[in-house]
Amino acid sequence: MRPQALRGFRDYLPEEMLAKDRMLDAVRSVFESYGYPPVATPALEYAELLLGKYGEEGEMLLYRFLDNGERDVAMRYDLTVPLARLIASHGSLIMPFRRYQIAPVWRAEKPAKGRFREFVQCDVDLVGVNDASADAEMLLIGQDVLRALDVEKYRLRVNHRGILRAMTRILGIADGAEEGAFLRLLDKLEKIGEEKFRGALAKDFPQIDAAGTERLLAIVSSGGAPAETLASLEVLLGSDPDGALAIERLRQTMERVSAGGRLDTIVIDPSIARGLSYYTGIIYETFLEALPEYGSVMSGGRYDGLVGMFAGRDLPAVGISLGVDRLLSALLEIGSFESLSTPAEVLVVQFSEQGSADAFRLAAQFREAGVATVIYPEAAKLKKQFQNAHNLGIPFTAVVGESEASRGTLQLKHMASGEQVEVDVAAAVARIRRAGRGTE
RNA sequence: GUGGGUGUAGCUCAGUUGGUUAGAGCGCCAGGUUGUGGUCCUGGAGGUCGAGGGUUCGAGACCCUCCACUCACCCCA
Repeated sequence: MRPQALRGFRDYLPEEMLAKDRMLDAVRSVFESYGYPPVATPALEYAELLLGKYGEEGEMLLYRFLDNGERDVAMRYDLTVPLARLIASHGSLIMPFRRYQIAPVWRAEKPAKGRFREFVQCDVDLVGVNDASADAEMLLIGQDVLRALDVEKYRLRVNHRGILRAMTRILGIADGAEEGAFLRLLDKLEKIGEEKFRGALAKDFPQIDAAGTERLLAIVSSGGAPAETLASLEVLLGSDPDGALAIERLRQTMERVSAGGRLDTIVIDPSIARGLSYYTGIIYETFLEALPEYGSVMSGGRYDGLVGMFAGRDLPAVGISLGVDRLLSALLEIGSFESLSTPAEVLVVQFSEQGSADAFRLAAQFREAGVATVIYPEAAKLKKQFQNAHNLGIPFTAVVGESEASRGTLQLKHMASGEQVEVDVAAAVARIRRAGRGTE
């Protein structure tokens, strides 16, 4: 058999993994800056626990099998349902409960660009409060995460299930399958354009008359600054009680986002629907301006009913989830990510067999000073050792030859400039420190 | 999951109507240069032509099946 990774699964080589880890470090520190602690849950859950949470489509994508004890198990499909289970399993959690979780999830989808069968999600969730402040916190965290990752050009599209409910009610669309079909069509509006949308609408939803169609298009194209969009939605949907509540909630949310962050990346977009069936309130997704075809890189919403399905008491909750693997592959495609193939800052050359003790002593001193150091693993030709530093992109090389050893110094070479100086260890560390890795 | 496209060296790709020993550029390794990488010169290694089967005197090329990648649909992080 040829050695080959499973379809939709992938290896990460050093360059990509260093980049991914740097992203994850940044994400973690933003999450913790909001006071969220980490948790972990198992990769496998009882299948029954995950069934019925993701809609029919999602359910087919579960990796599900019998374990060696004949238990019906499934690999987690997201981190939200396991969170709901965790809350139900542990009674003593302090509410409001905050947590973040960064972990892989598995979906048996057909792989495509930016779409994998195994990918890491970074979830933050706030459980126990149903308030615009909690909703706003998710958007603020999302904005801060993207800023920490130097992602500037993106659009955070925000909607509310209440707006969708008001819309379908006003248009006379029945709950259930018909509503689902309508929301799917609506979600495609931007992609297929208004003309095709009108055609599909007339074909699949004959009960919507001409006036209704115009009204619908007015609703979904009321885009602009959030405050303006909400004002026009008020006119169009305010007569519906769910619509009015949703609009007021989004208004409060936007006030808080405006105060704590920025509104210019946010668009109120009544056409986004979100597939996962557990959402009940605000929903959002994030598109990169340069690569919208990658789909959403960060999404989530409010799911007030999900935790209650396990906990026996209703616990409102809201969360947001970043897909690092998708974001990383998009950023790599844009080329906005400088990649390294080593964490090393300096390569210590082994000058000779006899001098290897000097090299090991120097490497230990560098590491003691906090400098990431590789030592060339044999006393090969100097040319080869310098070449290796060059190929790996290690910024400095250090050599202790016989004459340097006798003087207690070393030759420190800055590879990019070719500049080489004879200095002691402390001065070498200072120079390396000053140069930095250049990518932080 | 459905439909289309593409699979030739580590990478990007040539390879004529089926015809001898499958090529290039880049990269890699070695030497030119026994205390120093990047430029230059010389040499070298590296291919079950995605896999299996079929047609043929002869297949990288044609046919079938499978696998992978990719685009669209679908869905989503």
